Amino acid sequence: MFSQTVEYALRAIVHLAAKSPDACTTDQIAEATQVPKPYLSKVLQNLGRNNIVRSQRGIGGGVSLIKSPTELTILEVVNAVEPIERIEVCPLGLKSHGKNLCPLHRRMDEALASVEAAFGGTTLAEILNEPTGSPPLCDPIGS
Amino acid sequence: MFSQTVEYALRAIVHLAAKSPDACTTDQIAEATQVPKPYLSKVLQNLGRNNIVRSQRGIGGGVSLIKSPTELTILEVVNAVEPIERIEVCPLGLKSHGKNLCPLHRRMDEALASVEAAFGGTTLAEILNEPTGSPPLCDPIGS
DNA sequence: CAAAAATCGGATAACCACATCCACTTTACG
DNA sequence: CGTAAAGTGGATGTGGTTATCCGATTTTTG
Repeated sequence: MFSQTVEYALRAIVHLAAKSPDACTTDQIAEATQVPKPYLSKVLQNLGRNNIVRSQRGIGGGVSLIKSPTELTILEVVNAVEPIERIEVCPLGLKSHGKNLCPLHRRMDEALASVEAAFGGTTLAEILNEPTGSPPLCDPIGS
Repeated sequence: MFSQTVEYALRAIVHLAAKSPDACTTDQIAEATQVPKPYLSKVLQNLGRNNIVRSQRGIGGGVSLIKSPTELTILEVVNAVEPIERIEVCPLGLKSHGKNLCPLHRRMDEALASVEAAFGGTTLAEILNEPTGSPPLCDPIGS
């Protein structure tokens, strides 16, 4: 349902949020999130192009969040790497209905809307601060 | 978000439900739903193996629903062709937490749960009977 | 039985997501 | 200024999804 790329992007962002506002190297993130390093670098590049993270070359460089974790939602991250496309017009392309979706596609769009709502209503800060037995990423941060 | 195969399967099932309990040929369904005929036949075979539809060879044959539209949910159809996999254990595979998901994956699982709920709570009969300006499939059935 | 109507199953191809590798560029620090 | 640290971009490989084609099989009808 959610692509591997989305999963990877979210893991990386959660790690970055935990370290925010400091920068992390790709190697650090890859190890903490258990994401293949070469592929992670592509995902991070993508997040950079979409203004979710900023990157700095050279010694002491790395990747860091642009927004504060309190202002960054999961939805923004997901939409950066793989936009949730709501169903606006009937996929069968009949011009007869305009934006009046048939019952099937209206239900499908409602399902998409519920995902959007769930992701849009959660900030990274909420994920980090949530009282739980399992720290984010199921991995003690900083271990 | 939803694969092409899921979209095709749902269109076909909606058409079959409208004709239920009669059978339809693959050709009829392909035309009504605007799904490529050869691929649709594969999708229907898959739905057959998962006991959503029954098929009959030979003249006068075709594909028909096994359950009544009042008892068949969208979720059953989706799960037949591409199961919604809830997140049961942490994808990072740390054994330390058991089923106690970290906040990130709990949010992701909640999103999946909302999709499951939306699909599980809708029967094909509800889709057919819903008062709307746009008939199912955005296409006058039987045209 | 023969012909036509239909699905079934296997082989094949195009394309995209996932993943890797390497040469290049930028940057800090001694 | 030279070296090591770090991200960038391009080329490449691999597997799964989407899609097509065709021969084989089943079934009804004449």
